[in-house]
This record gives sequence, C-alpha cells and structure tokens, in this order.
Amino acid sequence: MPELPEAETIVRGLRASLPGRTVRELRVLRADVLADGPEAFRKAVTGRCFGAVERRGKNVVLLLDEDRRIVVNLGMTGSLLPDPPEEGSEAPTHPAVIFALDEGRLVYDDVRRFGRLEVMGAEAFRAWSAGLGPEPLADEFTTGALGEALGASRSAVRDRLLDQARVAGVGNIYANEALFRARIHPGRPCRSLSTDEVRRLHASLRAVLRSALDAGGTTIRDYRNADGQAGSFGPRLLAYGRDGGPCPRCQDSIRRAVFTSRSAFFCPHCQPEASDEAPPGTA
DNA sequence: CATACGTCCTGCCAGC
DNA sequence: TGCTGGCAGGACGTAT
Repeated sequence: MPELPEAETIVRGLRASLPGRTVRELRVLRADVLADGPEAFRKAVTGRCFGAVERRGKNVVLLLDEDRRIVVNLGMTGSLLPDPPEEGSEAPTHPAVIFALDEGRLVYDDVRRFGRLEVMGAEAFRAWSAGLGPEPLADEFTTGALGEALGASRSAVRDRLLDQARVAGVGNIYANEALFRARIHPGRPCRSLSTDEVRRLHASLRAVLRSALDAGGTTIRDYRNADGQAGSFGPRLLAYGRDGGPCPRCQDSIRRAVFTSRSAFFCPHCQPEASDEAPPGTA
C-alpha cells in the first residue's frame, strides 16, 4: 500500500541512478500493468533517456526526453527497483516490466498487479495532474485548503481523505493514523467537523506523513510487498492494524470497523462517533 | 453530482 | 498436515 511517503521514498532512491540512463530494450512480462498495451508502451519509451524523477500524490513520475513522462501508479504492491539493487533494497520477486538501460536495469515489480504504467505527453500530464487534489506536504496546503477539500460533504472524513481528487497521496493507513492523532472518529461526516477539528486534522496529517517519510515509509507485512526499501514506520503506527490492542493515549481497546469496504481503526474513547465539539458553523 | 458497489489480483492465514 | 475460503485494498467502471 504505497502511499505518499512510500512513493516519495522510491522516488528518492531512483534519483541516485536513473537520470541520464537510456532505455535500450523493454521486457514486458505482465502486459496488464501497461495502461495502453505493450506495443504502444515499448514504442514510447525505447531509445529515450530518463531525466528527473518526481512524485505526484502516490504516483511516481519518471521524466523522459521530449517532455514525456511515465506515470507509475503503484497500486497496492507495486515498486520500482534498480537492478543491481541498491543498498537495503529488496530484490524483485514479481517482475512485470523490465527496462534494460545502457547501464543496469529498472524493474517494475508488482505482486498483485493493481499498479499501472502510462506514458503521457506534456498536455496529457497536465490534465491528469490537474485532476488530482493538492499535495498535503506542500506549503500551499493550509488548514483552509484541507477544509475546502473536505467541504460540506456528508461522506465519512476517512473516505474523503482517500479521494485522490480531494487530497493527493493519502491512503487508508495514514488517513486512519491522522484521524487517530487528531482524535476524530473516521466515520464522522465531513460537514460535522468543527474548525478546530479541521485544524487538528491538518496538523496531524502533515505530521504523520512527514514522520513516515523520515522513516522511509511503512512496510506493513514483510511479505515481498510495496516499497523498494523496507520502511521502518510500521511499529510507529498508533492505530492502524492494532485492533484489540491498547490505545496509547487512554488504554481503551482500539477497534476495527468496516465501512465503504475498508477497515477503519480508531479508539472509541478518544475518537467518539458523536462530536462533543461545538456544532458545525459555530466554531 | 454524489454515493455505493463490483472488479481486478495474489499471498497469507484462520479454520477445519 | 493439507486444503480452502475469506480477506486485504487503490482506482476505476457501472449503477442508483
């Protein structure tokens, strides 16, 4: 489940080796990860040279010459691994696409193949990026920007945080963690949040993303998944995956609830379902 | 428009 | 012990 911190960790790893490398040959082992099919992809990337490596939300963006980009949506278990592997990097277990470079290789590895690779020209990329919400770690992402993203929706705040068109880069893990830290129940309707709750959520979301990034991301299970470098943030998750365990704040039991077909983790004591804050609009 | 749900895919693990 | 069924979930497509 690569989210923003995991995608950014992959990006930083690739920056050491990828820029300046040329794609000599493409080996497609799993065509279904290529959004526009293997032939179009091969044609679009073969002979081209990699430039900067960037990130947008949970997506890794590999710049190519002539203002083209490979946008990599990592899905649940995707990763981009340099071969030979860098220090501390996992070896590929389920290679789907192999870029043979003028020096070494770049492997797109994906166990479940929910990930997708797509080549975009400048205009297509602009349009795609414009469809995503703001970057939560950018300076422009103020409390007001989060408030706007949540809006007056009746949707659960956890679900809204997962909507990439509202905020880019947040997945189920960090949504739950941010809500725990902000002491907001994940099922609360967005419109019920007070100004102070939005402020707390803004601060906790940015804090948890930064901390996870500093730790190189989260590796939930050690089965060959996700991030190239096994992240060390897992043990520092306070609520996610800890149902039945003690709340680190009040020692009540963390609970798991499923809504919109996804698990939510929360402390029923610290994150009451009904707000005890001032009603919306009065704060 | 918003919301809900099925679909993709494989590995893991609880339960028999 | 070995098998099986359920579960995990990001994003998209279709339905309401």
